[in-house]
Amino acid sequence: MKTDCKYNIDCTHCEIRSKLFCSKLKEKELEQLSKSVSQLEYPKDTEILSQGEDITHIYNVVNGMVKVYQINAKGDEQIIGFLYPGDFFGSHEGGKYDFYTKTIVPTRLCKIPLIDFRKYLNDNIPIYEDFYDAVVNELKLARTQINILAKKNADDRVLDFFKILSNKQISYGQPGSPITLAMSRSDIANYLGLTTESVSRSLTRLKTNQIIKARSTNL
Amino acid sequence: MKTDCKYNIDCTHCEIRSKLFCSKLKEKELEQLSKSVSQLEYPKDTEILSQGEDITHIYNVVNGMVKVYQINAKGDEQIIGFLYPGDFFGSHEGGKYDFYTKTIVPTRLCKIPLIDFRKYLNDNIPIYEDFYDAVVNELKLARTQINILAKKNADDRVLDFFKILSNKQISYGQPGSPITLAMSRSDIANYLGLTTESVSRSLTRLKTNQIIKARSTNL
DNA sequence: ATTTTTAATTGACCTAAATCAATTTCTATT
DNA sequence: AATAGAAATTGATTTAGGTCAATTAAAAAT
Repeated sequence: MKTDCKYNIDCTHCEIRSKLFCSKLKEKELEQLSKSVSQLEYPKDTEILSQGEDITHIYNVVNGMVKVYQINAKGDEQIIGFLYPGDFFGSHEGGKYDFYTKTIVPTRLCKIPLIDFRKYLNDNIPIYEDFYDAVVNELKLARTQINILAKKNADDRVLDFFKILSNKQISYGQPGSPITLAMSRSDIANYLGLTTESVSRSLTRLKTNQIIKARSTNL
Repeated sequence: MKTDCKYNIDCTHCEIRSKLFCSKLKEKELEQLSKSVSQLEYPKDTEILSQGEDITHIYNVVNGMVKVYQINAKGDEQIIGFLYPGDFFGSHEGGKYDFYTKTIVPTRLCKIPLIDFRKYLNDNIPIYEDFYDAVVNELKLARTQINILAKKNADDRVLDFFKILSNKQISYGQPGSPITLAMSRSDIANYLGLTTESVSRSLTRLKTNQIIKARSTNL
């Protein structure tokens, strides 16, 4: 397995800058930020941070994909979201992270020390509002998942999940279809409160009923 | 059905002041706030606000209970929370409410016009942070519900729900047990992604297995 | 207090998803 | 390219929860 690669990055040339709070910074601030920011290349299945750890960094997804999950009382993983390029994580939980994050494909992350980050937060109301909006957005996503999980039908859950992914792709500037399923069947199943087998059966059902169409072999 | 009763209230004597953001205000500000605030007594099953409406007021639950729900694409109600005294609702969704709220028992609410409220928000960082924390807390509750809904066992869902209610009671300054189930079986079922029948069966199962004990006839 | 209405429970049955097991397909590694 | 390992699909069976119907209990209303 390939080891992590660290890059020192000039934020002014960042490929996802427009999607991030960094876009709210002035040119000078951005240059300043560049000094404390590093970009890292993580292989698939790398745990980035753990629930209960002290918050030390804010992370931006530059490319790839990250899953966010919690471990419930029974010790089982519960996925609460998938992060796309332009999404960030690590903020807003007073002192400690309250979830785990893990890459599900090779992923490049931009890593900002919290201490440096706070400087921009304090004297920059628009950024503060950005983060506030981000939490509100997370709340909306969580409630979307609640609406999905409360459904009693597997096919409905899968279709709703596809709608989410489609919207995510659009907000990342990609076409809404076809959907790329970067995550494994078991991650999908976990997110939807189903088993892998049920997801698999649902997919074949949806395909044979012409409700969805598979581009490649893997959907 | 009894009509709404409006009261003009002196905030300085509010029974739940200590649980609310109002506690962050100075005595003078509180007196000022009193002028724009009104408390209203709502009968059971009164819709307080609707998804999509312009945000005009912030509401605090003084006593009673309120359910928060959304209507999904299929037109079905999905409950996403129950509000206890000291909880508030109406903030943080840029311009429009994105859920419905309805009283489930006779409920007294404190109603603050958004326009007056904003005054205190702007020059009062601690209150701003209070609201930020409130959203983060809502997010945590939403994720708790996700963890519950992803469970495949009805009894586990019901027990987890009781734990939430127990904690809510504690944070309201009441004992964690016994739990008062103010909401109907169908509201519980909806919140847990089950049918009323399943909730009912789960309750009798938990009772006969001595896992829970019913105080009154209605748990 | 009595009746009417509504909510909750219980019963019988069915169905969709879970479980367990066997293939098949895909991916990684040599 | 061939092989080993992992992931996904399919099959057979079980089961928990849904559905529909009946009963009982609890609130409202008269």
